[in-house]
Amino acid sequence: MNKKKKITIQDIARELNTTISTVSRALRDHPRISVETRERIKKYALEHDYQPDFRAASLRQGSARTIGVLVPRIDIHFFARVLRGIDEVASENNYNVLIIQSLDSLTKEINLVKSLVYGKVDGLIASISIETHDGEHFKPLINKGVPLVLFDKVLDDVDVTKVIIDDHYGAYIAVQHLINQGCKRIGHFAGPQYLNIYKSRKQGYLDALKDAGLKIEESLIFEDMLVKERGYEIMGQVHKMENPPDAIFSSNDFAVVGAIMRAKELGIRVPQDIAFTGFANEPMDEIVDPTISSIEQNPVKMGKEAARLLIEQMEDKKTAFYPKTVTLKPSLVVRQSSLKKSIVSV
Amino acid sequence: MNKKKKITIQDIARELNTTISTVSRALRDHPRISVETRERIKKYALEHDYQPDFRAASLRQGSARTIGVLVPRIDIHFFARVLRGIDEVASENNYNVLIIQSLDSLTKEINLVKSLVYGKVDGLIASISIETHDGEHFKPLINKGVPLVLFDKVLDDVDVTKVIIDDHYGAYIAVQHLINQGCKRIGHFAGPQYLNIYKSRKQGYLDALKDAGLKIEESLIFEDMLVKERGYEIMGQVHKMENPPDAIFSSNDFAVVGAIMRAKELGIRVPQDIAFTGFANEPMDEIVDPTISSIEQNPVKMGKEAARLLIEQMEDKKTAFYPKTVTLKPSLVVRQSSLKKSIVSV
DNA sequence: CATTTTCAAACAAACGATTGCGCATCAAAT
DNA sequence: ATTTGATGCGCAATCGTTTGTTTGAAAATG
Repeated sequence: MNKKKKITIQDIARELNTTISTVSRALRDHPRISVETRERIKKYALEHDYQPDFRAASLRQGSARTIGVLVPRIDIHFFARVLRGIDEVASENNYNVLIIQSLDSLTKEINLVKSLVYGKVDGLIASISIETHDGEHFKPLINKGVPLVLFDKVLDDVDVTKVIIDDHYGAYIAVQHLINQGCKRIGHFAGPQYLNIYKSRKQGYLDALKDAGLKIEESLIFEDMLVKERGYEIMGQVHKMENPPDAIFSSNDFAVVGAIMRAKELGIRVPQDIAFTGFANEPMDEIVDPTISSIEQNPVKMGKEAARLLIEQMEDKKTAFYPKTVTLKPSLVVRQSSLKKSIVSV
Repeated sequence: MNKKKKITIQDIARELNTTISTVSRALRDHPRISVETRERIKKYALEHDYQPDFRAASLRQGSARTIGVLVPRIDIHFFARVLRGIDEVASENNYNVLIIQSLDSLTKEINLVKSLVYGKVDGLIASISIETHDGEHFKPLINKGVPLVLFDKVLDDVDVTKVIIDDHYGAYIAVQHLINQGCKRIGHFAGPQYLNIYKSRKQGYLDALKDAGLKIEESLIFEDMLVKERGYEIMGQVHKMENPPDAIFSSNDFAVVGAIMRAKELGIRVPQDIAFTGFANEPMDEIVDPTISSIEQNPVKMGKEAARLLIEQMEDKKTAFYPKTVTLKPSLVVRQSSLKKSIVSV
């Protein structure tokens, strides 16, 4: 047990026979403090490992240098990655990150957001819960001038900066890639269409086919829950078709895993007989056999972008602020499940 | 734009012709405030959605009701799950959670810990970086009376509460399970032995064999880096052995994925010809085919336990505190890769 | 009627830092 | 010799709460 007491700026002042203002200024390299006293004070502070009290400083300064992040769940891979990006930019800029989870409950989200007003955070980055359909509970925050950035799942009725992913584009390049691999009859595992992301992805699929002059066949579009088990079952149906697809673009990766599993059982070769491209680039994509081609959403980049935009807004209080929507382009990660050409050439 | 101004306790006092102390007490249901004034003040506060300034309150009270969590990386599944558990207990108890990542850099860890002293957090839950070999940088924190709980990767030279996993037990029950499935020649994929966790797991493996009266064969123990690629290669070697094992207990799941992949290529059936049990219960375990039996470390429980212990220590400042080490028992999750018996009986 | 007890509300001092302003001091310029 | 201008430092207010101590008036007591 060294010293249990916290050492404050006042202690230093007393010990060194000066005043707290001088100590404060010396520690912050104020020009009007002589070099000697500055050194003397800094030396003392270092030796007694003084650290300014965070609460006092932030109370006085009106800023806690803390950004709040609201996510549905912290242990969903996508959000964990986004958080990684946010944290990186935040700590580069000397901001703390306070994370809160809604657990996809609107009630919890409302309470959490309310508790954030006043001092806890200087700004908020949020991805709303699945139950959230309007942004009423964000209004007080916005009115009080707390900068807000929404990402991934966003709201139309709040006029703030947003960072989203171009789902349409992601689907488009996925399908384009399959076409480039020589596929002619490309099917689609579509998610529930009341969710915007799945709607956009389907549209991207359709547009890619159209632009390539390929015929759209409704029988090749399977709208379903995109889980492994369903992928498995649908593949069974596909196998019985008299004119089956030679490729599938799936709106997520889990359905692909199931489909590939069934394909293997049925002796259908992937990608030779049927190629697959998924969406989301889940970690398992490079674990399974064959590895799965997918669309990388760059969650880390998303987090970084959101954090950058928020910090920009927080620090630039002078110039008028106009919310903007940043749309990130996802990218294609080619793996074995769609790589027909190189297999042919080998 | 409603009201941009933050409303404080003073504003309320002014408007209601009373004093700030009365307002403060009224809002906190102090008995010495008459029911009428209390109601009057509460009503006003509610209507103007007053929220106490977090910084001012915590400065005055000496507590920020915030617990810090230090992890190597937030986007590692295990840590994300632990964080989930911590957050759950923390928010039940009205604590905020401030997350910091060391990114497995000791330098970063030291700086982060230093920045936490004084006011930012009232307590810290930490899992050290891979570069950390002593707890010198935690000493100032401890000396200043900031409660600390270490989890998962812990240090011997700091005398604080620790939450760890019983690796030996996990390995033991995994091997026991293989024995129960009728396996007689059980091999082991051992990780690098300079890491405690892998050493304990190997010992658990050895003890389980010994206790079951099974012979230990050095040739069945493969000490290697536990990645998918190495698992794949080792399986190749195993296949060439004249007396190959009928089961493998692996110290992680990735090596199992590789091994199973190779086994399938070689026409070795899993689990009929060779059974597998991994360790860590990675999400992919139920994705791959066959699904992989593994040891669940219960990270969420670990987080909850750590948070509970920390809060207990933070709030119970009166009674003398003695650090304790809590060892969590992992559990076995049986899946296809090790389930010989039921396959036989089907 | 004088004195004590109660109760509700006001006063004021913290918490620990930041910061505008003012007061010295001393050298240089007028 | 006086003004000017740096320079170095101290005073005191301030951020928004919480909380120990007083005050003042009404109620209870003798």
